[in-house]
Amino acid sequence: MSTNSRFAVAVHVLSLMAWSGEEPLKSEQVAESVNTNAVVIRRMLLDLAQAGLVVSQTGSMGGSRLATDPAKTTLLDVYQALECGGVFSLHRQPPSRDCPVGVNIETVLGEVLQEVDSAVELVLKNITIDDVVQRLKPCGTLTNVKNPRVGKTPAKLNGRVNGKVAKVLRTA
Amino acid sequence: MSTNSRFAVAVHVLSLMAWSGEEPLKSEQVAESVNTNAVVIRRMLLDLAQAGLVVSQTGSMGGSRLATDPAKTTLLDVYQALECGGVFSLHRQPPSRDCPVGVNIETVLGEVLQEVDSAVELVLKNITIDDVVQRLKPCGTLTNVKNPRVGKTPAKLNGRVNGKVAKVLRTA
DNA sequence: GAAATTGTAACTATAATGGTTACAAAATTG
DNA sequence: CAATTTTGTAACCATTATAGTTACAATTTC
Repeated sequence: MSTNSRFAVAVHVLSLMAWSGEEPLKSEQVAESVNTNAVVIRRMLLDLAQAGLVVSQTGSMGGSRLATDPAKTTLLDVYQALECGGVFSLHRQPPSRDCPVGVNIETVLGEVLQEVDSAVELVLKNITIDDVVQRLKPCGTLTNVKNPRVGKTPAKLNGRVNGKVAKVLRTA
Repeated sequence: MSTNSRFAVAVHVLSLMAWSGEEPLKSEQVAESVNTNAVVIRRMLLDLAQAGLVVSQTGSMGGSRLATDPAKTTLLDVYQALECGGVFSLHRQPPSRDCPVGVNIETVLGEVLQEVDSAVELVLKNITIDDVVQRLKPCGTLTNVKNPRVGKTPAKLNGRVNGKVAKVLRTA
């Protein structure tokens, strides 16, 4: 259906961060794993930060890491962070009001689409980022592979990150 | 999420035909109810015809009507006729194989997306076109409204339509 | 102050869908 | 058979969402 790989990329990004734990990842490193441009990653991180799922820090030795426990962060949280607004859409242009079908089809379809969305959300609600990471490990040559970071080892975030929650979390 | 109103339009079209019963509707009439161009409708009717949901007939007095019992045609049939290929997509470009997350994320995500798709299909499977039409009727000023057709009364299909199933159904 | 990194704007590229015009093929009508 | 109507279909442009790219100011570390 959709060209939409945003959900897949978001889960990928959060899985990377769950994997690397407290160590912040640079957008460039993440982009390399996802195989895209760093700005695309940063844009997505803004959505995830706005939803309170990640925290970022500017400056050298900066980067982003999870803001929540990956075992308590569900794929529904991720889905909602992206504000996709539902699986299907209604008509672009409103149907004819001179037709008994056209005048009411949007109401009925709205109810159906709501049912579909609820079903999707129920599935996503029961899968956590940690589940994804766990399911990642048994696949292939993974048990004896080193840390996923591509470049050098970044320093740990200093205490100020947590001290500046209002600024860094951009929870607005 | 998607700009995709194709599903909504397809349900609309089939509901119109269920409403008008055996009488074939012209693409122009349908387009007027949906508030779009007749060619858009014809393109969609090709998909629906290919899935065996409608039959069409060229020529003056031609048009399209349902090929199946609306009480046995589910929204899953409609969804599958459109070949949307799933609610979400995986990555456009394959992720890095040098990263332990990247190398396996598509496998795990594929399983998740399959779960989501199954949930969507389960919902759609339990709603028929006839259900939609029934839920249409109690809405607003509908009980005392005439036939939804916009133009003049078309003649009934003659026997040849059913006789030429192979040609008209385009079941290829 | 120099270097690194995010945040962000501005632009182009890609892909799915929708809209429009045009016309050949098929069916009906007289 | 000839005129008319309607579908089937191609060709093209428009619209929208997303992805990709370049550039640079603001922030942070050293």
